[in-house]
Amino acid sequence: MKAKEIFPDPKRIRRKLLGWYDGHRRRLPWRETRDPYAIWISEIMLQQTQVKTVVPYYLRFLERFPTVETLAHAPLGEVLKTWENLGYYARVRNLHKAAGEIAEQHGGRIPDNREEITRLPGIGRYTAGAILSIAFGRVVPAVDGNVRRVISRLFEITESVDDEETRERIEALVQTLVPKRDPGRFNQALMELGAVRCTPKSPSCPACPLQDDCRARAQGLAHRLPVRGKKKTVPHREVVAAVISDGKGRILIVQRPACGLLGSLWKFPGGILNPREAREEGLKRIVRDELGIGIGVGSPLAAVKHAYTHFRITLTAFSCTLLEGSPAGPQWRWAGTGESEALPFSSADRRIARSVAPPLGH
DNA sequence: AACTCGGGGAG
DNA sequence: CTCCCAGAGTT
Repeated sequence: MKAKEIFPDPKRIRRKLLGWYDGHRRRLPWRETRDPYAIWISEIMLQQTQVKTVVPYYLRFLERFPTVETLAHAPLGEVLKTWENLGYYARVRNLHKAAGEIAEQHGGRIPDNREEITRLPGIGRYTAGAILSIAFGRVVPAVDGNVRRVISRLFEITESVDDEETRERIEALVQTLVPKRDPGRFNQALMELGAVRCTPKSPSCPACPLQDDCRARAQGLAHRLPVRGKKKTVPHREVVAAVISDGKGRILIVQRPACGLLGSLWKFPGGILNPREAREEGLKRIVRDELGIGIGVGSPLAAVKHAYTHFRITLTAFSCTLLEGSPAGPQWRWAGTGESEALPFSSADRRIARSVAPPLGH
């Protein structure tokens, strides 16, 4: 156990960081409220997602679901639609489930202590710390990727920040820095510094309020920290989709299973080809397995490339005809253009849909 | 400890 | 292209 790890003086760090934050912080909608519900929504959306991306989703979501009760009682499909294209859809399924638990078990109020708030689905160590400090003034750290980067540079931590041991050390360091007065402001200031000054590739050290306290800067190592673990190479998958028309301007769509990749979103029939499998034959096989129907596969309509977190796909859509049987199995429907616009699709599937039937006004 | 889970911004 | 983003849940 190290006796004292503090090299830069905590008071000095707090004073400089908070002074900078008050003068330079971005005006963000969730910084204009003290409503724990609104802060909760923002923190879930901000998981692995940049501020600029979140802002319009946040505003739309709070307009549509302004309270725990409105969210708890809304159909999941509507909540999913407001989340469309934001990604990591387990977040919104957990959000909806947690809203139900808060309404039922906590009288509609977000819990203000770590034990209860961490039990809610979707709230882990970081998000609990963020909500507790920002909405309730609890003196706890909120360590996200920005904070890990700032701290690893400030203290010149050369062990991988992907190691659990390093993460615990960083959280312990932040714990010693969080002030009793307005801890949420301090946590946000640390994240803000990482977002706009202490950036991953080319940090703006000359404009950093902590430049004189930063060990990595003193060693000329700022741009080389933090050290990250090795990344795996991502495989590529060939995906095929069937655009089956009913001859009346409607197209067959199906809903994905509630769990797993893009859970509960809608898609076109189809899926992943086996290695070296011909696309047309593979599509017939997959659609028969999926819906129990026989189809004829015509010409390719569109092909889109898309990157997920740990694999890439090439998605090719074919014009198809229903030859035999009627769909059975998962949730499915014949959908007109307006109807599919109102249902949640993934980014890649939406591109296919728009190439088949461009929305009005475009 | 290693995987799974999206989409987009920035360089 | 690559890397990373106000991470959490599962195995």
